[in-house]
Amino acid sequence: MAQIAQVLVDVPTMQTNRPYSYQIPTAWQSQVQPGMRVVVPFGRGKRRVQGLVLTCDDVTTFDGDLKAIDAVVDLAPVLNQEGLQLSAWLAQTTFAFQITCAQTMLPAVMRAKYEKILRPTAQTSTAVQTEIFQGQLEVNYDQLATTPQAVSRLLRLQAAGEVDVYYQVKNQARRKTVLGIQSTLSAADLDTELAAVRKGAAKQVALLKGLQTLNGEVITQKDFHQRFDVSEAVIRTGEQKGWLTRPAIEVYRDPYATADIQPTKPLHLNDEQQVAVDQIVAAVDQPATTTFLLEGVTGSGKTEVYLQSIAAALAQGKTALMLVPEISLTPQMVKRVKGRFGKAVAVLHSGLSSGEKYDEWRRIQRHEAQVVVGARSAVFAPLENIGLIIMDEEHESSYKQDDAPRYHARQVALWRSQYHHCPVVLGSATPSLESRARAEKGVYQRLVLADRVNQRPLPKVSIIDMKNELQKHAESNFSQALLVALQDRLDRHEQSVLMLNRRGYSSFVLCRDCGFVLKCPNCDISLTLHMDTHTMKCHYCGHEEAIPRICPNCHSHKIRYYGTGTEKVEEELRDLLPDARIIRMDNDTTRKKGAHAKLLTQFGSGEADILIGTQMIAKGLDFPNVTLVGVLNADTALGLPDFRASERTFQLLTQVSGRAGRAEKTGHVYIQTFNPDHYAIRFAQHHDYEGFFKYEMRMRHQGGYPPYYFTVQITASDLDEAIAAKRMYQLLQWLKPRLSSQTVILGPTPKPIARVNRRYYYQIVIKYKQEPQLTATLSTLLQETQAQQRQGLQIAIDVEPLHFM
DNA sequence: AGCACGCCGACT
DNA sequence: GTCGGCGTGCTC
Repeated sequence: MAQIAQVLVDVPTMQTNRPYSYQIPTAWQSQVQPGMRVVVPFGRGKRRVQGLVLTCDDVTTFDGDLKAIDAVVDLAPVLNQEGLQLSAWLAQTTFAFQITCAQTMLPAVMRAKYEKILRPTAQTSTAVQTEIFQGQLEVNYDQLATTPQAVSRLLRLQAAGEVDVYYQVKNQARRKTVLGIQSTLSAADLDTELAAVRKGAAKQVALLKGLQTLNGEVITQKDFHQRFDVSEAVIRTGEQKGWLTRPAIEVYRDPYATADIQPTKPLHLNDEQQVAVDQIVAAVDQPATTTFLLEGVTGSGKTEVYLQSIAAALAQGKTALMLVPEISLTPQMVKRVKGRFGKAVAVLHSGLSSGEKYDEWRRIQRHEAQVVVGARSAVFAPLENIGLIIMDEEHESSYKQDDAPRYHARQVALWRSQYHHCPVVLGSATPSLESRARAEKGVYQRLVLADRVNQRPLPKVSIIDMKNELQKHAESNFSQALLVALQDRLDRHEQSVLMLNRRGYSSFVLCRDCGFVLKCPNCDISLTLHMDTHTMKCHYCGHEEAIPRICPNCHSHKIRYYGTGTEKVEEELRDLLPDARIIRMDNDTTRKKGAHAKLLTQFGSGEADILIGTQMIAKGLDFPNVTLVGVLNADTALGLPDFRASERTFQLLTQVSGRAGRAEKTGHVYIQTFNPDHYAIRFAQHHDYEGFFKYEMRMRHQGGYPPYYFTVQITASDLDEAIAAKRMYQLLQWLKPRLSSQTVILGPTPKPIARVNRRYYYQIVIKYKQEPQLTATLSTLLQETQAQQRQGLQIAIDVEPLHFM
């Protein structure tokens, strides 16, 4: 019987990033298991924290008095062996604390909430009773300790034994229950009672007959009411008579309970799709793990390949995981999967409430769901016996998490596929260079869907040189050609989609007299004008202030709004095409929950002629009546100091082009740009992924960038710019002798946006091909910069960062 | 993180 | 003399 547990405590710091040994109280020795959450005392005071049991055994290397586990939170482990191993691997590869990794893998409600509470003791004087407790049995510490004086007073009272501190560790996870109905009568008793009921008591008869029908089964009161038409009052009478009990029945919060989901049948596959499905399915029960790269243009039927492969995995008694970018996890998408697999599907995405996420998670853990569809973090879904992992739109940068643990869902998917010996399918119309290059080398197996399912030609793409436009016409967001095309669609009652590349293209205010630009007081960037709230906002720290009427610098009245946000584009378009009905979709109009879906439904049902939006409209939407797609500014991303700028531009343009003409009508795409000859734009015009891949690989080779090199980014930030810079140079000196001579170190450089939230950022990028000691070196680095973290210097390591600014 | 311990300056 | 300021080290 295990007496000692190795516990990971919920204290995310470098020093506590290791297991601590705790005594398991005798009464719980058969109960406590690895993967369960516990409450343990930690530290010299009375602090109590949540912990995660890693192992249970009889020995410890710690030679001191062990403390005992205070409480066991779970009845069953929340992480199984796979989960525990995965959290350890994740911590190691992303340089994050293991407890942080474990928390990331679990539903947010499982994170403990802490409360510090004061209670009176036997020695508490009446003065303190009235002053502090005011008749209460306990009071919240934080509510009293608002000033330094109050804190020291409480500290003294505690030392004098007048008050007792107590740490409450709260589990936020709540199950939802409803009242149920359970008969307490045997079949014979029921007959007796039925015979005894007074004549004319029709409802009581109905109740008893209902209980008879149940035959001992428990159902919810609501269902009972619906099936037997017996009101709650009658049921309560029955309860008083001792005929039944009303136990609390656990129910799942189902986000799609009210959705109208029609069953869908597998579609007929074309030859290419059939080949893909056959290859994937053949790999499901192979002991070796195969990673497929499924390349298919928009409309080539990738989703059907996924669904039929999943069906085959389920038929073998296995489970399946399907990852989708957050933005394409639309209700239509969910309906399609649920329509095929029904109740076996669990959905996980950020739009769910924390309770809904918790319930979906438990359905998966209890093997009630065998198919999981979800965004990035769904890659941690507690599925067992996985037969297939699918990652759609594998090039999407939203698969990488921006803060700790900085993991890429693709890496996690590959790790889990090794664990389960199952295949992974990476699907995309425009695979990331990394994945496509691996397919080239034979690491991944390439599957290609070159034909569109209905043999429809890809849309014609026209490139409009905005340099010429500017010379011919006054400054406008719309070229003549695009306007003519828009008017033409209006006349034909067809719809258009206009995309504005948002990055670096928002409205700001500028003084025409002195050139002053209103900037954020905390960050290094100009404030953005928001007409909806009539304020200036900082997109990085959330700072907000009033729109200036006069220039704060020279007091001139000639302060004007510049730049082009979606709002301004909409305004201009309303001027140019007054008859057009326009829907705008951007961060402002979609902030409210469900607003995104609502706007899309409106557009889909023909309530508008033109949809204007940012990148978010490029993905996943499929409206048959859209025959025109316009990209207003194709090249704003191209100017960014990031080697992936071309790749992103190409992917975005290809993706948005796919929105045109998906049904009976062929589409036309207009791309407005100041760089009409840029290769990313030219290859996108001809829908030529292969051409782009080859060209871009040459560029990456010349520049020494991924996939030819691996990269690691180290960022340091401090409130004091000089300290951040100085530490970075010290770090560089420390690092240099520890890396091989082929490895390139870029920087330190201030980040392009050097100051965010009053902190100054500096970065180093390491580019390497072979560096076996790198992980160990970086771990040491983190360990050694510990003391400085205390002084306010923050150091972050990002392995294979997606953004270099 | 959060707490105790310890070492210094300005007060009842 | 002591209260309380913060720097330092530790948490099974």
